[in-house]
Amino acid sequence: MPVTSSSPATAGHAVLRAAVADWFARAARDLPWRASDRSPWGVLVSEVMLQQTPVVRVEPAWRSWMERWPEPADLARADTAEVLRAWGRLGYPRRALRLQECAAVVVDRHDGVVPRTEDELRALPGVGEYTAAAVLAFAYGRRAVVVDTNVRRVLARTIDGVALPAPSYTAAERALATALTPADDADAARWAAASMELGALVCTARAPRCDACPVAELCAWRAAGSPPDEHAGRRRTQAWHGTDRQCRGRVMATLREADGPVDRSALVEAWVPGATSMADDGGPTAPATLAGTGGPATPRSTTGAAGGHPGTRSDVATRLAQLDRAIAGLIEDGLAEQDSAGRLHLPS
DNA sequence: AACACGGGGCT
DNA sequence: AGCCCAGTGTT
Repeated sequence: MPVTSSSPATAGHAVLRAAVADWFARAARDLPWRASDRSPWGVLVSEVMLQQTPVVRVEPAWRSWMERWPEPADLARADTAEVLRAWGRLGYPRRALRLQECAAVVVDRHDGVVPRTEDELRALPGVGEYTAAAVLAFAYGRRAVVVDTNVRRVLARTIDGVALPAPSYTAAERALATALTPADDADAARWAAASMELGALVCTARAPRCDACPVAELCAWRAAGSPPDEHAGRRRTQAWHGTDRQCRGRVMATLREADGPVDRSALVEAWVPGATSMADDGGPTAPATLAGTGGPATPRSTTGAAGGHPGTRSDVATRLAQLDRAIAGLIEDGLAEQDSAGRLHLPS
């Protein structure tokens, strides 16, 4: 049956939920934010860290983070530079900034207690539709429609019969997930964890383990002969090497590793190795922009890979322009600050 | 609806 | 070299 509305759950849906729940009771991973001694704040921290970062990389970071800052008040009063250093290479460092802001809001407006309503959760920095639902379900055991990339894939396959969901989350998917969510609080919370876990461990994107799947017999995608992804050509793979994003990450890494403010020359060396010596040579390869600290004249772009030929003036100039965009962007985002001498440092 | 946003590991 | 990951905020 196609998914076009918020149709009520069918008997097939009940069988699906029961089979997945039974599988989850045996196969669930023993993750620290699922332990009986977890706190609602610990759950919130885990969910923010897990936004686009895999479990295996989050787990050690979460453990040390929670040991260092166990309560919202601890994180709220921490030095932001130390927060960003502790975030390390989890990626998307703006999440670390928002998490600290979130801690401050929880302290100031909720007496240090993670709120229990969707509206209050959604009002917290860095908490969107998914994270609010996940905290309600996993921290408070309440009914919530928890839909992450794993759940989207599980529903796309088992019910819609397609290899992968559309590139962006649709209203039809939300309606289906809502119809599928059990009415009871505890059942709904269990279904949320179980459906996510199935997508993470069995119904994986690349090489699904259908032979180990508890719902293989009722999977619409399998029944249809496991057809290929219909959106295959539409998906964009984002470039990384030589992009503005890589440059931004490199600058952040340099700032994290430094004890204090960093000279522009150190950032240039980190992004354009050898450019400093080229400038010292005073030769024709020395770009005039090397000493510039002005803001970018061009919009920030993720697709602007460095062009030109290796070692040419245009290649160096391109990368120096990228560096300027990265620095300006980091300052704008509050991830870096400039001192009176123009040196860059993490915010305090 | 479409972008911008990190980084690592696996195929 | 491509693909994927417990998404959010902005335009």
